[in-house]
Formats: sequence, C-alpha cells, structure tokens
Amino acid sequence: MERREVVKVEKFDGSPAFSTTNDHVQTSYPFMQGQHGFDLVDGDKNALGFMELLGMQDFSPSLLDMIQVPIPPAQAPNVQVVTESPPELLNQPATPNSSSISSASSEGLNDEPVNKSVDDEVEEQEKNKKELKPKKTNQKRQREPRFAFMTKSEVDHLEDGYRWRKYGQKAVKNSPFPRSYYRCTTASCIVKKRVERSFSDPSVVVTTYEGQHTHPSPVMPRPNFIGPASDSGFSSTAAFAMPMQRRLSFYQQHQSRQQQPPFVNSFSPLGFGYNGSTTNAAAINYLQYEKRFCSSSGSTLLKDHGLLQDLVPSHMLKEE
DNA sequence: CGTTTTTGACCAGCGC
DNA sequence: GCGCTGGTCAAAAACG
Repeated sequence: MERREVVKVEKFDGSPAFSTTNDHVQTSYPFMQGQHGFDLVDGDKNALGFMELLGMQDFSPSLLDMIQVPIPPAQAPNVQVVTESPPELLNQPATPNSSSISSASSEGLNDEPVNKSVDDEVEEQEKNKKELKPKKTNQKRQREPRFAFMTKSEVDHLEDGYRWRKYGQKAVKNSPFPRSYYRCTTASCIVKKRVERSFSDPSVVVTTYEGQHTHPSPVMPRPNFIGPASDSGFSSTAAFAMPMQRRLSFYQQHQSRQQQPPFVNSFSPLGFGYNGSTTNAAAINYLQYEKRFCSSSGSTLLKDHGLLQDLVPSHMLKEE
C-alpha cells in the first residue's frame, strides 16, 4: 500500500524548490513580511505569481515556532501545504463571522490603532463592492488569510465539501494553464478560492483558499463518526479523512453536476482512509487552514466553527 | 426556469 | 502618466 506520490515544484528558473513524499510533508510559510523580502499581502502581484510563493522554502525555525501549526507527517502526503497571509492578520484573523476572535486579539503587532475591527473593514469592503462602483476606498484592499496547497490531480476543481461558483478565469503569466476563481455559493459567505495548475508539473493543482466559511458544509450530512483512537502525532485533522469520505459519497449522490475527481491517489499512510482521494486531501488541508487562522487556540475554533463541529466528535475536541 | 459557466470589460495596485 | 497584471463584474450562453 505504500505508494509514493511525489510532488515536486520547481521555480520558474527551473531549479527544484521543494518536493514532498509520503515520508515528509514539507510546509512552507512564505508569507511573513520582511522575512523573505516581499510582502505577501500583494504577493500574488509578483511577476511569477503564486507559484513563486510555493517555491519559498528557506524559512527560519523561529518563524515556524511563531506559527505553531503541527502538520502531521502522514496527514496528506501528496499535498504541499503553503499558507499565505497578510502579516497583520497572522495574529488577528479576519474572520467575518467570528468577531470574538478578532476583538480578543490584543497582541500588539498592529501598528495601526484598532478603532475599527477587521470584521468591520471586511464588511465595508463587501458593501462597497456591491454598490455600483466603489469610489476609491481610503484603505488598501484587505485580504483574508490565505491557505494554499498543491494536490496531484487530473481535475482542476477538487471537491472539498462546499459548493463553489466560478466567477472568473484568467490566463496566468508564464503558464499555459488558466487560473480559475471560485466563490462559495452560500449567501453571506465570502470565501473564495483560486485554482490553477502548476506550470512546471501539469499534474499538480494549486488550490488557494481565502477566507473562512461562515457555515457548515452545505452538501453533507452530519457524520456519525467514531474516529480511530488518536495516536501520538495524530492530530484531529487527520481524523477528518474518514468523515470526509463518508460525506463525499453522499455528495456524489446529490451533486451530479459537480465533477468528481477521476484520479484517485491511493495513499493511506495511517490506514484510516481507504482510497484517499485528492478531494480528501483538499478537504483536510482546508481544515488545517481553518485551524490555523480561525482561532487563537484550537478549542476556540472548535467551539466557534460549525464545520469542525460537524466533523469532529466531541470527545476528540476535548483532546485538542 | 433557476443555476452555473463563460468571457470580455473594467478596476485597482504597482513599477517604470 | 502609462502599461502591465491580478482580481472582479456582469451579460450572455449553457446546463439540468
């Protein structure tokens, strides 16, 4: 069963940037302002775009310590996880529906006075967008924290349990593959995602999530999931694999329109996910993202977030 | 007929 | 100011 999926990303200059195997999932956090000489807030405006970000691997241990996101080595072996976030949001996630989080954050990394919460700004943005032509806002457009990962898949749009509407497609510079823009179809949910195929390895799909869902997954029932005993180094995130599988089968029955990945990655390092699919990996990694950005502590998130409540049995929440 | 996709146009930010 | 690029809008087409 031990099949290795290797995802290797090369920088556009052709030099290998990193690779992943079943044994190691290397996580990159190329988003800290000043750490690597560019500002991730507008990182996607770089000439090389997001793929360049994926190529960053020279991060310092102290940076990783700051972020404190345990990635279980066996979590998603064929997936390269890359998280990008505006630096000011690292400690102050912009979560439209969780004002308690942003308001509770008092760590003084922000230079600006906090007379307006992040929530308000995001709301204002959306409001402005809806009005015909928003006259120049004083503030720079603010972005939600982003989370990107690469998945080896033959389909571009990986199922993750949410319903998405495509609202745009753009050609990517230096790449023959276009980038697609999706928005969560649920009203009042502002989560977006971008999907593009890796230029250097067309079998790799790069999915970037932006924002946090304000609702549980609309297409899946609550799982009656009793997860496997949590091992050392086995985070609750990894346990999502099973319920996601259950949910996907339900989804397949009810969503004839959305294509399902015909390409199945057969890795299953922990043995809990038969036929682990790219979909599975996508969902797992999105949840990892939520865990990181949508809570200052794991328990806060689990309390607040409907999706995770759907996925994680209560006894596992306490273990967090 | 409602929903989703397609696609050209438009806008904002950035570098020169 | 101008051009380039990424991101979004919105009308039309396609789909179920």
